Amino acid sequence: MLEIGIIREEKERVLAGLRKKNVSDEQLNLIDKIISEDDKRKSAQTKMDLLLSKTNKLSDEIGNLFKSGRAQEAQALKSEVADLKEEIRTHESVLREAKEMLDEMIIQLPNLPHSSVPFGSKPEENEVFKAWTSEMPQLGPNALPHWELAEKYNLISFKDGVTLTGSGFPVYKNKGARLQRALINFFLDEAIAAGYQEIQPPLLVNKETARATGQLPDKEGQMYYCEKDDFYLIPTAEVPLTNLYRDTILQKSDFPIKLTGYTPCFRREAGSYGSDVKGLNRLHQFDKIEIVRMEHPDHSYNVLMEMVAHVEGLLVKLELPYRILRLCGGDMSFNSALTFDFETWSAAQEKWLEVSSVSNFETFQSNRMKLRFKDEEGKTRLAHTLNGSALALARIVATLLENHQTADGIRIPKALQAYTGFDLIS
RNA sequence: GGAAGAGUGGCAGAGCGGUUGAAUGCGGCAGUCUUGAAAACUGUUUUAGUGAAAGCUAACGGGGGUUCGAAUCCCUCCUCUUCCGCCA
Repeated sequence: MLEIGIIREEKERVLAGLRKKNVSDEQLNLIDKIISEDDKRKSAQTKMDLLLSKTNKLSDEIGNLFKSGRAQEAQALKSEVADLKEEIRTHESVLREAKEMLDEMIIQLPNLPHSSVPFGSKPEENEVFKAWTSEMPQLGPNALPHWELAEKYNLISFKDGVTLTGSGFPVYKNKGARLQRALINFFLDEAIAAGYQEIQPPLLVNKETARATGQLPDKEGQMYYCEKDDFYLIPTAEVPLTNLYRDTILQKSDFPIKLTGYTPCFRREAGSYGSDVKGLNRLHQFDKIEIVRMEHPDHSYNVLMEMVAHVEGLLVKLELPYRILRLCGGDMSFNSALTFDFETWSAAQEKWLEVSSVSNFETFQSNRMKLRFKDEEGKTRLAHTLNGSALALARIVATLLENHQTADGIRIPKALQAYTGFDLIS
């Protein structure tokens, strides 16, 4: 969430940023409401502190009076304290209400976009940061979409998934399963080679964790929820990995913090039925390797580009046609200040599929999470958090199958062969 | 799931109704001494709100209560340890 200090002190910049993100007028109007609510909070706090201070002093006196045996005087003071407490209670409730209101309002505001974010409201207005300039793979006349390839080579059963669970839960089999496992290991090894620390987190998290990375309250309906235990199934490893540093104060020497983890990701995808759900395009459960960074604000944008380069390297090694987009204000996620999306070409569907999203959240998550560090002058400041998929499996599998299909079968890219143990699916 | 015990600062560990935001030790930081280092000694060392600052306020697992006053008493929830049960 946005920092209240910035909302107060740089109101115009905040408004400009929010406009770039195409927020509603209603949300823009929140800014003034927030500032006046915060004034209310401050004045209630000040008044209450003053009264508490008085009460504390009186209590000391009462103690002393009792000790010196002057019980009558003590009794008189007691009634005075009783009055004060009455007053304190009213300020207390004002304060609590103001805090709740503030929280509720601030949480509705998305992050401010970085200055390099293009204006725009639709996906078409995203900037092609790096286009694919090489040849597109030329598929033969009998080229198939990945769901047919999956069936033809007995790699994935969508039907069995429906039997076991429902749509969007595919069952991987044989070389399909082996390919999944190979990709997971490949991506993890690449991340480790790049200096990331491997983490195996829980797949279920509590409310507090889901809130800290911003999944709650705004994405509540997108997560699977275990009511009996009040746990959420993670929609991405970002949630547990980032939360590892919730409520901590880092030393400057702790940077850089580089985490990676493989997890299945669970998404209800409520409201997205109908389009783009064929095959592996959109699933309720898919595998993903995530990279997460906690960084000094001075370096976070360099780190973002470093992460972009890492993800790009993976796609190159998988020999897949890809492009990189810089998302426009309206297409960016709620939390992000700058996002690069990676898309690979689905040769048979003839469209680009998003396989990675790499973002800098600046202090948006760390503010909610209270992730701070001690700067050069010993001052406590919020750290920057970043994350990216490196990489999301299902769509990678889809484009891998489609792009590398030949008359003889599906060719496995060289970099992956050591992991699969075979070089052709036939 | 049942029983008992425990949760205090970076760590260890006192305090169990009043000047204790918290003894003491370790660690960290700064300094004295030293050619340098170690040792020793001195000082310093939580976070948050508010304020220009001094200061004031809050926090001893979370929440609530008793009291003029709570780290200390009561209730409740959570977590950990040990024992029992169940189980990959």
